Amino acid sequence: MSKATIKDIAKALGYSISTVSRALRDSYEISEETKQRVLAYANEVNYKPDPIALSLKEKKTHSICVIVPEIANNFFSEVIDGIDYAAYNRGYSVFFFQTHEHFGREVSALKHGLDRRVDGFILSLSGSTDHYDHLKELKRDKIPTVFFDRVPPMEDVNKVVVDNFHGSYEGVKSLVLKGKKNIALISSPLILSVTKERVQGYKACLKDHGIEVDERMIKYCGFQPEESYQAIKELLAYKNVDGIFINSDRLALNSLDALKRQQHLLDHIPEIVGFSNMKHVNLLDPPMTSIHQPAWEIGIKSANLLIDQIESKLKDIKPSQVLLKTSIKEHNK
Amino acid sequence: MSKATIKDIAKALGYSISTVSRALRDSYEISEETKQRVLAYANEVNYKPDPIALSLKEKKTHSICVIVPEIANNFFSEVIDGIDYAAYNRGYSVFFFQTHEHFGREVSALKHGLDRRVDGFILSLSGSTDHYDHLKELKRDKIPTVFFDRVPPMEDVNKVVVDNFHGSYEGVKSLVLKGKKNIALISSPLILSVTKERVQGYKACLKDHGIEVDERMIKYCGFQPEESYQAIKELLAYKNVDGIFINSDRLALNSLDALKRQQHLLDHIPEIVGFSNMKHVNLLDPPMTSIHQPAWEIGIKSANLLIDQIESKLKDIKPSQVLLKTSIKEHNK
DNA sequence: TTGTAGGCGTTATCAT
DNA sequence: ATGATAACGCCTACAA
Repeated sequence: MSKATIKDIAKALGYSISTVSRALRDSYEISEETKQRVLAYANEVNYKPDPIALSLKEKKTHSICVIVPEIANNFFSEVIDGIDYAAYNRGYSVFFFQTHEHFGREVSALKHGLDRRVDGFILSLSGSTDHYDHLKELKRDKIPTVFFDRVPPMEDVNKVVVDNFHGSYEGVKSLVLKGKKNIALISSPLILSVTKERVQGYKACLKDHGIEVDERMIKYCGFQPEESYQAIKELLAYKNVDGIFINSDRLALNSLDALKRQQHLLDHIPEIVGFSNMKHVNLLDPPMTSIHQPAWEIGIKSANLLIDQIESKLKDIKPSQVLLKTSIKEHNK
Repeated sequence: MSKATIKDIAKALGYSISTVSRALRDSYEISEETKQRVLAYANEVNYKPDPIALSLKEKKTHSICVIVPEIANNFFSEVIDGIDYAAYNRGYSVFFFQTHEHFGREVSALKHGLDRRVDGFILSLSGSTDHYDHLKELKRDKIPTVFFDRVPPMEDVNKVVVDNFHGSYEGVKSLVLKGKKNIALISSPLILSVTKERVQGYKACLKDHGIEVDERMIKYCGFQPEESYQAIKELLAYKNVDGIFINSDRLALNSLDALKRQQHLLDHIPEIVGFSNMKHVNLLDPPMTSIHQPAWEIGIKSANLLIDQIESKLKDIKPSQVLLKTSIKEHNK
């Protein structure tokens, strides 16, 4: 299966290696007859150029490397689905690595990709990435890279993100419009790029609607379930919370779960809005209105942007910033 | 960054290429002193052997190819997480492809992997794979392969699966023990290997508890949401269903959703048990007891099994069948 | 102990 | 129109 080489064909047909190579690439210097014979035979033995040999020569592997915090997550797996789709269509294969939110793994994933000589990277930063030397190196060495979702605070890099401010604003607004006054925020750690914008969206919306921002109603927490539990606990003890906004996909179900485990303490459950890319949010109890991100499109855009860069002759094509919109899905209870 | 070659080192140090190569591999023929110098310098310029060049020589790419129906799915993404973990630990990178349940894409993914010269495959069959010539070719050509979950009806191939019969049996049993008499089954298509065993588990459990199996209470349906809707609709029209067993991860939420949309027709909602790898099943409404598969372990086992094969000198190591257990998680409502 | 040369599969340059 | 050869980066007989 697909083991024939140019040399084999040459020998079988009595041509030289170079003639066969040229015939295969449909070179103008080769006679029609020869081309026919070579092509026919190549087809017969199911010849496929060896990508390894090609890579060695061209210094291109036609593969890209995707680095994400976690693959077992609706948002990221949908993004990867999109990347896969676009990359496949353009003849690229995709390697991927997970950081599991560890900075160290992010660096080593990058190293691995580099060692593998991938043509470029698509990445979303880990939850513990607080300095960016490794990324600056990428930039310095002009290695095509696209960031999505959690992007670094760097200028002149390719980014594909959603309008986090607006998404949060809309989410909080839906709570306000339902008459909620004591709206808490469960937030992802401030270290993530998306966090700041989302927190601002929350604050701006409250202010615009004449509700004072109370910093004690804002809980930053990590992705361990206990952290959400603790945050909810503190909130409930602090005030008569009637609305909760959860600004992270990774935190939504954890928080919902935490709330459910403590709901016996409450006379009524607060209204909840959260970022989520779960397919069937409507099946949740307590019910949650969701802010949905166009994950698949993010993947598509990222991959296309990256491959454009890779294939661009101009070495210094200027970086693009792509901004997509979130959408809101009200629960129907 | 990692661009130095052996040749560069040789030139810089005034050695020949082969001396450097040997020094790097710590060959016994090289003097300590030379080794030191070479190693030190290699380190300094951050030398890394080019995997492409290595591959060309060794005919090994140290990469494996994972082919799954869908990545944006809890079960599969968890499996991939496991594969990634194990592969990474053993120095392999992983490519992956999705079939989206299309036979054609399965074949082309395989071709792509082969073209890429991956060292082996891990795959779970698409929902439309009904003949196996492409897999037999793999076997004939002795290309290391491990199947998981949806495996082909072939002897002497590596498989990693769960005890589907037992999982179903336990699931149905939990319904029976709750006093349910009219227990329907929403099943994945019969074409999948897992389906038969799971249907048998359902039937066996009913029989063992003196409940007659009614074929009209069994609905086979595909993964489009409408199909679940239709199935539920027919079931409700047919009989006073008081229990539903859903034998597929991919069908569980769809069916739950379908039920929810039709529950206004019912005086009480049937008790539900379903295969699911969702992290927070307890948040679902209607509530669902879940049969959980050890997805991460499946990934780990599959990857290790595959890499064992790849690295085995014996060309004809005999295939293994790994059987893992499911677990049941009762909802607490 | 170190160097030379050939080969892995391909393309490209330079003959013929 | 076709062939011989070098080169990509590495390893490894075989020489020295």
